[in-house]
Amino acid sequence: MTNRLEQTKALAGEARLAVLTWLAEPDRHFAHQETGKPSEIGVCVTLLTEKLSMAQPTVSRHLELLRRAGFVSVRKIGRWSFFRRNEDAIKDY
Amino acid sequence: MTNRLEQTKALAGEARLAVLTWLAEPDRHFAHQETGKPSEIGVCVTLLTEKLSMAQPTVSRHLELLRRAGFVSVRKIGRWSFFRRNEDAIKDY
DNA sequence: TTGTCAAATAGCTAATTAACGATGTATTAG
DNA sequence: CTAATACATCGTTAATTAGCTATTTGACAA
Repeated sequence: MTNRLEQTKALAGEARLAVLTWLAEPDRHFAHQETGKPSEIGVCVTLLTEKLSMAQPTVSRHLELLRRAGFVSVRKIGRWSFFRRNEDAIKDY
Repeated sequence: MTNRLEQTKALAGEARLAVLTWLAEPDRHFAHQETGKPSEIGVCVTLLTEKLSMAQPTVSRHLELLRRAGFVSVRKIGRWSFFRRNEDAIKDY
């Protein structure tokens, strides 16, 4: 599968689209993150799971697809994984 | 389903992507159409079916998805249906 | 009318994708 | 060391999508 097609498929889902939308204004949507400011370190999986009202493994899978498509990147701090948009990849797409 | 999501899903398939790509240069890819010049009247389902190497109903279904997404338009002449890109919708997307 | 061709629709099966719960791994807290 | 937390992976099931054949519809042509 071509990379562009993989990216398009990643965008062809309501949940993943919502995640990307929320991550565009992370402080607005995840103001209550305790470990750090969302716009600085990203948003952890637990908060995304709550907001999506889905099981945690399901969310983890969606995030993996977005990551493989290049639209988000992960930074691991301690036991948390913080996700943020990769603006370059999104813009390029 | 939001319209943007429907459009994205329409683009998330190899066959439909190929159709849109071919229809960007219809004369180049369908030079042998007898009824009329592809760039002027569009490309008929039969030629798209051949090029995709798929069954005709399958192609018809793909074209319907592209049409519902707004990416192509149809003009019916006699018993033929000629498909062409809707550049406005594609550009807007 | 009858036949034929182009395309669309219907109905079915196979493949892909999305969801879940259970479990595994790594890290921190006590 | 043990327990708890955060997340990922695995295995299964449900839902969606993609493909096919058979059939129907619509438009000419004889």
